[in-house]
Amino acid sequence: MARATLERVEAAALALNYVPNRLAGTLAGGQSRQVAVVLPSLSNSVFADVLNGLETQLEQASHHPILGVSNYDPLHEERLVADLLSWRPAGLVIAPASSTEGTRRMLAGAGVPVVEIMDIDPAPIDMAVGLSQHAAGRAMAHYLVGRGYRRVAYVGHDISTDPRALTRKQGLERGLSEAEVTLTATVLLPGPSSVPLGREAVARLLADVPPGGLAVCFSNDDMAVGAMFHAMGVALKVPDDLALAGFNGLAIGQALPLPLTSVESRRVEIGNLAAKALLSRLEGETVARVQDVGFRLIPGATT
Amino acid sequence: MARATLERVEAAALALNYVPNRLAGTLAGGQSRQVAVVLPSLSNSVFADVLNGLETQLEQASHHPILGVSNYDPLHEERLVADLLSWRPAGLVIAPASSTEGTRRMLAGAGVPVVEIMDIDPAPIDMAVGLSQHAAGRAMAHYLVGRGYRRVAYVGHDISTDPRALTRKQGLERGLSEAEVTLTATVLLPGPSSVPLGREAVARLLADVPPGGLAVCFSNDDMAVGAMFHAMGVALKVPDDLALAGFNGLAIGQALPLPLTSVESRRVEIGNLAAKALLSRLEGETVARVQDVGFRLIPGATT
DNA sequence: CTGTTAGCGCCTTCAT
DNA sequence: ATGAAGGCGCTAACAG
Repeated sequence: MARATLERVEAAALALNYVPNRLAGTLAGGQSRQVAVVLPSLSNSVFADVLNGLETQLEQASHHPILGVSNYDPLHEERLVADLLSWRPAGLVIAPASSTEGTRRMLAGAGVPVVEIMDIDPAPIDMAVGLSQHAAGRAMAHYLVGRGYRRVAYVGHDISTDPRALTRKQGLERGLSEAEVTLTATVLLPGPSSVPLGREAVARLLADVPPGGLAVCFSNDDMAVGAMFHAMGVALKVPDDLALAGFNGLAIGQALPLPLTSVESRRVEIGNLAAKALLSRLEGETVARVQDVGFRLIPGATT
Repeated sequence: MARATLERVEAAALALNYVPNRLAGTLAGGQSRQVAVVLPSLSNSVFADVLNGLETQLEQASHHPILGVSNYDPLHEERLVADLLSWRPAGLVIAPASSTEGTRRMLAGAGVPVVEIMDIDPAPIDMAVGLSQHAAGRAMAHYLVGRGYRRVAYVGHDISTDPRALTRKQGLERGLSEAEVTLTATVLLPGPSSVPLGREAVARLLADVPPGGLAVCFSNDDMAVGAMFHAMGVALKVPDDLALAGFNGLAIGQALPLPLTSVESRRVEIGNLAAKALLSRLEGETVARVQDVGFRLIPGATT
């Protein structure tokens, strides 16, 4: 085509708001440029951060996430995976919610790169990006024991559905047992992790268990912040009467007058790396099956 | 087809993990079942909530969001809209970031339902779901004036890029001016709204402006929470020395020992309604051009 | 009601 | 280089 003609076509395209049809393009054999993303929740800011990281990297390569939220329901998750796969995405990123056998089969047979995120303890179907939740829990135990705590309680949101929170708790118990300490008490409340839930849960805990040298580990920082507010309300001294430790290293915990002891989990980085792993793989490059972003214990002023 | 054959086909489909190809289906004339979603940010929990509401409703109708995050950059937003539209979604939901003329043209000419969310003050291109940000700001002014405050300062994140925060501030000033009060001071810090940013911003404010009967309005609750932590740190009494008011009615603000004065913004509901409006429209029903979810002033203990 | 056929808009291959 | 043709996997509109 002549140069002038080309320009006229482009001008016309602009004027008519022409956008190429990627459905057709992809169907005809092109790369999809859509990436399925399955998350267990969006009410926990943890996954909003991960999604943020994912989206940022994907977009750099003109890819876009198609989103599904499973609500920690395995059957829901299975339906989602099937639904999203029907769009023939270039790849799939999933933070699994105790997946069914069917889900695993679909992922294994999807014929596109699959990245499991958040936990690297289980063997990955294809690739995994995250941290060892078990090691993180264990590290917290060692830290608390090292600080001299012998009475440790656990407070969490509904753990039966959140495999990673469960793994962390197991890591914690494992680490404690290595110092011959067992959990003094466990309080689990249904519903997603949140500030008000933590506040309520710690109130219940203290109804049964006296403070005084007690350290409480929470499933998430927002829960621990709720506990901190409760302590302020009833004039309990933190950490002398009651020590508090969270998980995830959220900004809110670190902004407290007493910075919260926690474990930094690098969520945006997980999103970034997961997207990069996927994109590299699409470029034909070889990518490590497991990428450990690590974690860092944040020794705060609450323990 | 015979019943038995049908069953054999279905069994085979299951065994082979067959998933129909929706690209082909849509290209051949079916409804797309993908909805483009353009948000300005994911680091603010406000949009995570909206997305949560959207996803929930869309999924009920087997629709899925394709996500784009503009980072409050109008040109970025324009590219995103073009990109997402190239997937021929069934509709588009956008929380605009001071959109360009080009963006508006594409939206107007997209040929699919478009829902603008969060603010209902500007005239909608197609449909709008949200609240009057101006009225919300004004209501806060009236409330503060009614409580006897005559010295009011404003502290926000970078407002030049966030049209809704700007509109709220204008509403606030308007409301104050109706009582012949003008803003004592304004502190704007770059970067997304966050707890640490609020903490820093209020510290700067107090370097210039003496507390003592001063009320500070924040662009978002997380900023106000940061200010609260600062006040605790320097032993300033809230609300006597320093009164604080946020915006959005986030859980964190309400869980403080002193519940934060704020304006509830019903973000999940906005997501829900936006999705429903879009889906109804796709069903051929008539939908109100503008849906006001309203807001509610939360009189807390910090003012 | 079942079975066939013509595209949807693009990419890829092959011929010119 | 440029152009024509085939087909991606479906849906819809038709014919039987």
